[in-house]
Amino acid sequence: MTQMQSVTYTSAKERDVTDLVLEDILTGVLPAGTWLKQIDLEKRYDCTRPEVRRALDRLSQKRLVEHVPNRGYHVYQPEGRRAQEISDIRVILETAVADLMVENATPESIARLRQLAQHFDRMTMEGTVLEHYEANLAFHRELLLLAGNTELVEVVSEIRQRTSSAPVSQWRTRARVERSAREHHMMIDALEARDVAGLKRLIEAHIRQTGDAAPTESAVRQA
Amino acid sequence: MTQMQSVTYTSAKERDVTDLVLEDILTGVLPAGTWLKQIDLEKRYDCTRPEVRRALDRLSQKRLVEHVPNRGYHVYQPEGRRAQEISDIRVILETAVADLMVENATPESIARLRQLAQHFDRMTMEGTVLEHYEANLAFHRELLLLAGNTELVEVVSEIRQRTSSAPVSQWRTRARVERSAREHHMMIDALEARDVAGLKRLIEAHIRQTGDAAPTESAVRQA
DNA sequence: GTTACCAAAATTGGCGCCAATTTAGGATAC
DNA sequence: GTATCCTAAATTGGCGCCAATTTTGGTAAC
Repeated sequence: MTQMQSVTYTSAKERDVTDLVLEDILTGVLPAGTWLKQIDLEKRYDCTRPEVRRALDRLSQKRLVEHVPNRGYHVYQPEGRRAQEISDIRVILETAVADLMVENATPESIARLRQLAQHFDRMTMEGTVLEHYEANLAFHRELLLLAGNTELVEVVSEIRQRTSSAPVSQWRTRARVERSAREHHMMIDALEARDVAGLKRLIEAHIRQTGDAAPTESAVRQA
Repeated sequence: MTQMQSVTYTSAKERDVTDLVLEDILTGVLPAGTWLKQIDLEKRYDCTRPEVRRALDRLSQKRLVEHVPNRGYHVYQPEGRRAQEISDIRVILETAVADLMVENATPESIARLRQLAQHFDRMTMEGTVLEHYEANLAFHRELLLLAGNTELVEVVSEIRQRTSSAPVSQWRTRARVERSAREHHMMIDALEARDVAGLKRLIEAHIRQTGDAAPTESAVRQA
């Protein structure tokens, strides 16, 4: 039982086509509205027709692309209303467990979060769009994981993907990205200070991307 | 608005195989742990191999069945921990919008809810397991819809399915079903009385299936 | 010049076959 | 009598072909 077979990525292909397409949608390589022709994808990702169709079917189940019978699949255009509703759901879920996150936070987990926040900062400059996006995901996953509900982490990850092209369009300005980075550190500060109310406010402002994340006293004390 | 066109099932086949399998899992025809052999499903639902495989792939994406490479698919066994976590998420989401539901409730929507609650009561006696299950779903959909967030309705529907075999096992006793029915009416009462706190308590007790749904004064007043 | 119709090219989508892997049963050796 | 190995049956899963539908471009008629 040498246990070596699970991580033998041949060269680059190994990964599922679904993830490849998903990444290209999330990073904006395939913008909203694009028609995803099966032949093009076949050549682009060097895979077979059934693989392409499985990927498209999965993505349409996730509501990332829309399927029009006998016409094909195109990248979903998230309208304003739906995006708003998804934000509302995220705010409800992530603020609801703020007290649990504070409760379960340990010095080790806080250190891990600081590391992830710093990794996000680094990727702002040095990383690709995808690496940056994934660094953000990793931070929020770790933060949510503190609530102790692994299923919740999955649900939030799923609904977060539904805003799809949002990351690219929302992060186009450097100012916006830098504020996101600062907010990450402020959230950790609030967590360390056990300031539940402040943490909730920060999470809501971070998701809504509104500026009014007035830091509480305890959060300021940390800085 | 004759509203008749949506129910034109040609004979029985018309609908997607995925839904057929889903129903059989939810109603307990295919119990947790069952291995879903492709040939069997092919014959059972009178469809082709690719259709079966697409259905199985979709259901495994929804985490209703588990896929073991080169072994096949089997109905997922929802362990206690996961079921608990899913309940927690539902409680968070559905109680969080209780105030919105009260705010948006109109005499018409309340009347519609009463009708759906009564339909559930009727299906307890006269309906099949599936009809009963769907009557429950319809009631909760209509109730959640009051919050004005259609995306939320979808998300809750999705995560509700993840408890899969739960409906059958939880509703095996008549006492349990009857209490569910009563709780439906109590929720409408609380809604009509604009008793947000009472509604939240009822929703939580209903989801958790705990007995302590002590009715508030305003809810009692209605009865 | 514009519109309508027809035909050809392209694209989607259904279906079945065959290779690879696994499982079960039987036979043989200990 | 039991355990192990080998063979055969069954099941999964990858792949390609062909029919059905749509789109586009051209032509002809008004």
